[in-house]
Amino acid sequence: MQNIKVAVDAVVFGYNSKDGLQVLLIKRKVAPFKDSWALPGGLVGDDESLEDAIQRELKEETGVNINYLEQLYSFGKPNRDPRNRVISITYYGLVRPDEFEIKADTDAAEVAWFNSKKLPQLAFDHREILTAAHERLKGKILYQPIGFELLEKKFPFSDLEKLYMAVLDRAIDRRNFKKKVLKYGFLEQTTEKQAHDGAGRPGNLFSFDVDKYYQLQKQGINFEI
Amino acid sequence: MQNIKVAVDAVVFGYNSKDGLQVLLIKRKVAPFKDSWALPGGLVGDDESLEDAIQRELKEETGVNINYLEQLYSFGKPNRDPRNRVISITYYGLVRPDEFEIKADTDAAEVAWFNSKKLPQLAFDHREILTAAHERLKGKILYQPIGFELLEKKFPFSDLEKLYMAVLDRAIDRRNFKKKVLKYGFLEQTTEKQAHDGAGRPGNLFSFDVDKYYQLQKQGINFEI
DNA sequence: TCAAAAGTGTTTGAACTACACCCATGT
DNA sequence: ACATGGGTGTAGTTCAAACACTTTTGA
Repeated sequence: MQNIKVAVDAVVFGYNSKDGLQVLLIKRKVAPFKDSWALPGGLVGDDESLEDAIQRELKEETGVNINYLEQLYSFGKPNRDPRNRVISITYYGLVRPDEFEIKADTDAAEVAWFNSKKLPQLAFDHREILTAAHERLKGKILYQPIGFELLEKKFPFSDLEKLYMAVLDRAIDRRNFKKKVLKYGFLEQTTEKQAHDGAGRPGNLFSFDVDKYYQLQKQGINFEI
Repeated sequence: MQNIKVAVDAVVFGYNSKDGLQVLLIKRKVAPFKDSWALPGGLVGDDESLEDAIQRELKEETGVNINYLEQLYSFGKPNRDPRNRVISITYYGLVRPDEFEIKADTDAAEVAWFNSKKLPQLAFDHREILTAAHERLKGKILYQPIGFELLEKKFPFSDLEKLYMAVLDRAIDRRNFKKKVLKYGFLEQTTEKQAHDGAGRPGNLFSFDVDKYYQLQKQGINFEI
């Protein structure tokens, strides 16, 4: 009789122009790795789909409800959990941190956003999972417009640039980037201007038109940065 | 107490220029889906890694030993197996069909290669898995030189073209394709010529130089068709 | 008036596409 | 000699990369 448990864990990315790319972590309040930071997640219910399970765990442990969620990879080394055999099916998700309050709940002592470049020690093999998620995000953002899941509905163009620079961790030429993105035609320039956050000229706000994107996609355009 | 079983299944692709792109299937000799064709696979042992499990199952069920193997996706809908809850972690692999004999063994009544465009009805959600594997292969072959895992050590250039056409299911310009591939510099033209299989001018044989590929990759080249 | 961030256009080279004729071999 | 498949080059166009100055605002 097989004796393996099935868990789901998620790497939830958030972004804002002030704090850059962030990851949502919980502090464990039980052994093993008590008081370590870890990815939110938990065991899958017997009659629950994997997606339902991770959404439930995220809600329970962090208060987050996620719009973009994608399966990442399944980790199954026999000893990745010191107690017993657990395979973890991992997901990564994208959220706008300002849309809700995070709050610890049943299984977590604490919840917090960490800058993706200043992460603490993590429990289990969660660092490896996080690295894989970041790599996947880097790759995917180049050919699917998932970056918009991380931005407000209306955003100054510079936010999009900064997001791409934060995710890809490299400089991007402002003019070429803008040309490239705008040529796809799914960004709408609103009449509004950015509310200032200090000095500098306020930028025009843009919005991502999902319907237009699907429509253009049907006509055969291919988003690639 | 959680009651979920963990299985692994694999989509094994083979290729030769005569039969095109093929997939390895087994005929089930037990219910459910008795006598249906299915992907090779089975339950993971308690102390076995996922990769070990799928390699073992492939060996047991088909006699195949695989060089290129990559995790694909995990399927976990509650009712995908009519008996009880089974989640399947799926892999896809690439082999050269001529390198070994396939033979049915313990759990399989029969093993056979099927042309990827002429597949039979499949058990469970295996058709969905196969489609996902083919899509992944299509995508991956465009930016990683995994196609060579499907060819003999020495091959005429036309085999590579035909392979790409079979995988991508579209026509490719012969001259442009050759230019593109050769510019990377990891293909070596041998002094040998193709043994004829009927009429036509025999082509030069090429070989893929893995070491050179890694070396070039370190220097920063990026394979992309 | 100065500092900070947004806005914008051109030039140059590289890469991709389209395309057709000759060559070596077997029958 | 003919049928089959292998081998090859060029011209035109499109796309990517490099690059710097002006404008608007707050302090």
